[in-house]
Amino acid sequence: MIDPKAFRENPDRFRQGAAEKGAAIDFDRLLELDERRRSILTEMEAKRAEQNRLSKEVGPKMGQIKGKLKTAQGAEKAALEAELAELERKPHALKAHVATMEQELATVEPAWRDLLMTVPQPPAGDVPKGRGAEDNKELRRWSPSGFDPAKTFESQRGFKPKTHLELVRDLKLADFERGVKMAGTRHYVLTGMGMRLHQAVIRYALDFMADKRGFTPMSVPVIVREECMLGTGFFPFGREQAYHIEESKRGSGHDLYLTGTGEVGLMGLHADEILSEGDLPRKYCTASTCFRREAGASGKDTAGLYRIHQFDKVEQVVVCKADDAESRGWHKHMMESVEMILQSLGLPYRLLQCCTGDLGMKNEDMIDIECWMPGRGENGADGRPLGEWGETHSASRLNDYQCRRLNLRYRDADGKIHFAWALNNTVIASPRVLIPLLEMHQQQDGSVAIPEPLRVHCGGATHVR
RNA sequence: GGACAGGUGGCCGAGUGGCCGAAGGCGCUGGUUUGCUAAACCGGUAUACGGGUAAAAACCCGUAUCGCGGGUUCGAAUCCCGCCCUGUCCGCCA
Repeated sequence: MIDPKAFRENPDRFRQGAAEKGAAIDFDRLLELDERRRSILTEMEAKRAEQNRLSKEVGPKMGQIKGKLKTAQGAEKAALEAELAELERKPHALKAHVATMEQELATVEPAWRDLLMTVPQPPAGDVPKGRGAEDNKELRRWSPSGFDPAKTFESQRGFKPKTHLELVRDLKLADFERGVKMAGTRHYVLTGMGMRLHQAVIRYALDFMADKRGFTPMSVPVIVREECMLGTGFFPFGREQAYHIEESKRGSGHDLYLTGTGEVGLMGLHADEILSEGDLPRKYCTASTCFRREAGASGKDTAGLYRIHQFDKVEQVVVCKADDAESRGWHKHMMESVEMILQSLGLPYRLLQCCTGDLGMKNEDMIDIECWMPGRGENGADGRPLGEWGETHSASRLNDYQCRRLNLRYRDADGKIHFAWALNNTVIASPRVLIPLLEMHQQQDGSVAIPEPLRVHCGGATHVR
């Protein structure tokens, strides 16, 4: 959520931000609702004040009269009743007036809030302008020595690479047929070494963050209330992406939602809290199962382990002070962790600065990390894929957008309260990362070499055969 | 799932219709006293929104908030209704 005061003072900043993100928001209506809401509030509060004052002034007297009325008779009773009616006249009128204002507010306030919730976080000033993914800018790339994605796999390794689909089939790492039998399209079963590799990358990444990067590992709920989804900014726009558990239809409890990322649980931790500045930054990581309906993606990446409904991910978040330089510093730090992990796994990758049109609602800055996947992309003359970059990570800076929605604040050294700033970044997502892992490390004999850091989690095996 | 008991500030806890944004205590914090520390004493100590108000700070005024929502009332932490949540015991259970 954006700051309503900042919006009031400088609506153009948000108009421009929304335009750059390609979001159509009715800002005129928002301004109008804001104005209307404030005038109702002002008037209503004035009436309430008078009501409170009157109540204090004449209230006790009315109480007395009512007491006397119980025993009064005849003329005395009539006089008391008249006096009471006179005393009640003003409060009654006020009450009716306040009730009217309350009714008006009850229609204006939710409309105002709903619309406000849809205004996107404006992109940071240095984010390149663009319409969509095609306008993202490559920042840099890395490859292990002896491999260059610009050249063919075959020219460097001496054989044509299999796709991950072929590798998991030949090495019996996944069983798509049975996954689909049990749960439908985009479901899978990891089998044998497939499961071990999957667990290995997750465990390696979580340990790395905890041991080498000072992030506190957490286990957080993946089944959460709607407030968590709204607070983290995945709702209202992402409703169709989340699995919905309609507990309310069973007569009790709230509805619940399956989270699409551990970010929801990690950021929800401190919702509605006021941390002290000394508690910041909070650096958390989690390994969690992620659930995505992938609505609107039908026909895209239908085969294999790329786009699936359920996967596991190690996610990192930082909650820090409201400071641009600090936010940028953590952004770099988090991406550095990812680069260290990818390099240790020998996976070529590149960093893409996302343009304004590709940022999404809640980010002011986002960098995607893509790994080279030799089995993806267009087919060459031999009918085999030429290889392609595939997104495996994404690193976002959210300014105060998320913490404002979550009501996550901190008290600074002067006792002033601020909304904290948040960042999040994939550490590793599997099985998607197994695609580059298997495809890059495949050997001519059909086996796959296991990168050294994963071997300890694979029973010491050096190869998948 | 069944039966009870509860939900009040950072924490504990009092409060059965107006004097209650809320006693008392703890914690935190400023000060006084004091070789140092401890103790004692005095003071301060919620948040949001709106307004004064103009760029900000400070301050002032108002309103709201005692789990959430609604109701009764001139007036609700307090009475009524619905919901949510927590605890305990029983049942079930990885």
